[in-house]
Amino acid sequence: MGRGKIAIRRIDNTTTRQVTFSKRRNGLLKKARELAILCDAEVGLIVFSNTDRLYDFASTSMKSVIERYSKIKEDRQLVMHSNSEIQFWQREATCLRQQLYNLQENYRQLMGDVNGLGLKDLQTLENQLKASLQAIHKKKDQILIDEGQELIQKVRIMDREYMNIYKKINPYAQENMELHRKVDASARFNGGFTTCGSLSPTSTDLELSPPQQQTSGTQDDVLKLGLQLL
Amino acid sequence: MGRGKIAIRRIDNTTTRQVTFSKRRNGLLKKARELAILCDAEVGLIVFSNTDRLYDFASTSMKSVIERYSKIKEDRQLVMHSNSEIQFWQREATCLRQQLYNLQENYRQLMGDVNGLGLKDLQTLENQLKASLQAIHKKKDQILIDEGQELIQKVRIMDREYMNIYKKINPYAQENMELHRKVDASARFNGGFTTCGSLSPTSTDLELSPPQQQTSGTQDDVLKLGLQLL
DNA sequence: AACTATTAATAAAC
DNA sequence: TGTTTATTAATAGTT
Repeated sequence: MGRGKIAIRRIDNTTTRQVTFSKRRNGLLKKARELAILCDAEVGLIVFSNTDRLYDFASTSMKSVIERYSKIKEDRQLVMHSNSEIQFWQREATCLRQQLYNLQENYRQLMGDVNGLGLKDLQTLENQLKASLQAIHKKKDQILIDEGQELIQKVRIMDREYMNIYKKINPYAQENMELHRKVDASARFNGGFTTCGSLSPTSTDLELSPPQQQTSGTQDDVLKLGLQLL
Repeated sequence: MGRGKIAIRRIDNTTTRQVTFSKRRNGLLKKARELAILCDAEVGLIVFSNTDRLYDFASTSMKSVIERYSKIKEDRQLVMHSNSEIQFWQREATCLRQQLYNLQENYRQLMGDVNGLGLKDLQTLENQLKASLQAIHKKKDQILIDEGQELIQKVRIMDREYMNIYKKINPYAQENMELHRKVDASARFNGGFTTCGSLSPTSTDLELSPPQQQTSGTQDDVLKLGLQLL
């Protein structure tokens, strides 16, 4: 479409090339616009000249076109994000960094780095630390008490088992007890001169000493036990 | 360029519009390619049809075209960022959030929230807190000592000023001293029976008592002073 | 999708 | 760059 046909290859003559660029560029932009209007299409056209100059057309907005394009291509390679999105993350990072810094400041003070603090701050800090120590002591006591209670439970269970074993391997003890009871009953029937406790089986006539009923200890005892475990 | 001229406005007939879209779209893509080749230009063309179908052409790569475009436009409004860039910031935020969480955990423990801690952890924490308290006490003492020293300095300065004032408003004291010296000298010359200290001016004959040389107090005194100031 | 009359684009020259 | 003009290319409407 000109005075002569030209081959589609790079035009060597610089002037000719620039003239052609100018003409065809305008034609391309015009046709892009026409296509968008005639056919209700979204069109984006970007052209960089030889000399780095930018010419562009977008039927809606280039941002919109590029984002729509990116969305379709995102599964592959090119994902573009808007300015606002990256700004959001940058702000998020800055905010977090600030929080971290502030917390580190307080943390260092609690860890004993008290440089630059005045008397009032030191006093506040001291009160806080003392309160924390109290909380720790309370918690420690609680743990020791709980552990003690658990131990007591275990001892009770073992005690019961011990009693069972004792009964199984010491039928004589049972018999002994029965006999004692009978003797006691007849004695009471015949006059009843006995002393309290004399009828219970003693450990002297048994290989296994009979288990004694365990009672829960005081908290002090439990604490002593726990501290030994520590 | 057809059997008749058409106005550049949306084509109402759907079929006609789609046919025209197909023809003109091909023409546009062809012309975009030709421009890129003939004039050595970087061209990117994106077209979305009415029916959301994508057609595109890029002389180099669409990524390259868009990035070049974004770079030029970044001072204005549209800045596009690559996937990797936003990922970097997201990772940064995640990392900071994690650090913050960990620090908060430790911080809460130092502040006395000891739930879920075992005896060993509690003991470690207690030792730490005690160390911090020691650091606080040391720092407090240091501040009080420093403040005390400063006070002593001030007192010394005031003392000197006081002495100056004393000298100015009590020329009699000077004269008195001179006279005493002369008397002393003649007495010594005449036999020399004097007692030490009897020649110094006494406060009884002066409205202002003569200032005494201040000496720095002990640290205990300083501490007491500081504690009162607290 | 192919045809073709017609318009539009543009190469070369100014 | 802008105009002009001869010529080619694109395409609207038709088949």
